[in-house]
Order: sequence, then C-alpha cells, then structure tokens
Amino acid sequence: MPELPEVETARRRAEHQLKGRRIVSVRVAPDPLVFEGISPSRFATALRARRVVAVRRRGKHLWMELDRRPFPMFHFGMSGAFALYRDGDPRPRFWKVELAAEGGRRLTFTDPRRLGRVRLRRNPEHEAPLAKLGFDVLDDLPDAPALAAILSRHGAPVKAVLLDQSLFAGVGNWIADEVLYQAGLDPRRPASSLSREEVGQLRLRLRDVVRRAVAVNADSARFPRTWLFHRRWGRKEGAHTARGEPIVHLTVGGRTTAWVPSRQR
DNA sequence: CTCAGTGTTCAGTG
DNA sequence: TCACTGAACACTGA
Repeated sequence: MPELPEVETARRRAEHQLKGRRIVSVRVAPDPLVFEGISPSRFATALRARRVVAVRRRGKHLWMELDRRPFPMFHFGMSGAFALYRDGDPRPRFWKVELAAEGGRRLTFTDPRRLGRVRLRRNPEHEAPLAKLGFDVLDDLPDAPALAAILSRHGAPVKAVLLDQSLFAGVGNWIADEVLYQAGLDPRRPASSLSREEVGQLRLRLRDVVRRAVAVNADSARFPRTWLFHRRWGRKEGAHTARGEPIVHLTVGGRTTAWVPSRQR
C-alpha cells in the first residue's frame, strides 16, 4: 500500500493519535531484519517516557520528533502500516513496535512481509537514508523548467526515473503508471526525450494525482473513476479502460507496468 | 504448487 | 565513476 499518499495519511493519523502525548511504554518484537542497525531493546529505551512533538514525512519515510534525540524512523516497505487503537484492544498481527501513550492511545507498526525498516537517528534529515532522497513530490515539486533539466540528464525509461527516490521522492509503482497514463506518455520513453510540453503535462498530472490521493486519505475507493488505478489489476488478460481501450502489461524499470498503447505515446 | 507484488539495495555490466 | 539493469530480500494470497 505504501506510496506517498498512504504514508502521508499514516503520518496525519499518527500525529493526531500521539502529538503532545508522552509514550508510557514500548514493546518491540525481536526482528533483526526490520530493526536496522539497532537492537530492538535500544530502540525501546530511546522512546520510553518521551513526549511526541510531531510526526514528519519525506518521500515514503516517516519519523517522530520527540522531546529528546534520537528519533524513531519508519519505512513501510511493501506491507508496513500503522495501526491505531486504544488500551485493551488486541495487538494486531505482524506487529514490530507497539507504543502506548498517555490517554490510552496506542500506535503499532506492523509488517507481515518484513521489507519495512525501523531506524533511530539523531538528525533524520541530514543522515542516511533521507540525506540522499530527492524532492518530495507533494511538498517540494520543482517548477517545469527545473523538472525539464532533471529529466534531460537521464536516458533511462521515464517510468524508471519517476521511481528513482533520489529524484522523485514518494513516487511508487501505481503513481508512476497513473501519471504516465494521464499525461499520455509511453513509460519506455527515455526521460531525456520528453519535450517541454510533455514535461509540463507530466508535472501537472503528477501534482494532481498526488494531491487528490492525499485529499481522500489514500482511500482508493474514492479515487476518481477515470483513473487507471481501478483497472490496472482486474484480470490481466483483456483488461481495458472505462472507455474500452486495451491495457497492456509489461516490465519497465524492473516493475510490472500497466500501459494503454492507444493513449500513451 | 507457483508466482507476482503499492519497495529498496546492491552486484554486475558497459 | 557513472548510468542503468536485474536479482535478492521475505511473506502472503491468488
């Protein structure tokens, strides 16, 4: 689930649940894969009795600003999520971290596939993995000329470039496909081959898709009905858009890609 | 039973 | 070194 809109929604909900409150207890699952470079117990010690000042996001990374460093960071990978609930409710399956805060509020990081990561950083924005992240596509999207300059430097397929987190932080597989579909661009086109007009269109569609998805809290049932999103996975054979245009699946940038040849050139 | 997946990293290639 | 590709990682559900 987790591309920028899902992560931003998780950020807002986590902030609503915990902002201004003190963490009274921390439980950690013994998972050396998900806890990167720290022991779960050290992580728990860093959070216990701290107050949550804010929950922040850049690209697909989240972190909690506390009243003392270091700060906990979360990346959802393919299957990570936050679960919010109250004292006494059952702890969800696949939990990795459970925080209990003042007021009976709980937040748990879950991750069945274990490709997510939990980290501890003193200065999240100035250390790996955030330090090498590109612009956030919701908060810091460059203007059209700057975007054109960036794209002109890359000969890889435009879809692969959109997925590059050191450039377009927050874009994932479905956003890339949706934006290229709406912009009318073949995902295999070298990024450097786009005209000024095409870059402008790409930028507008990217901004719109991300904003709208965030505006409905990443609830895909509320995405506009015209979006490719709703049709990209329904039966691969014979899939088509609402207008009856065939959807073709291919691999671009190492990822399964949904492409409508009659609309994307 | 096999395979693909809303992601990232790293080894290998040219 | 750089730009880029493809496999690996781990697990669930179709």
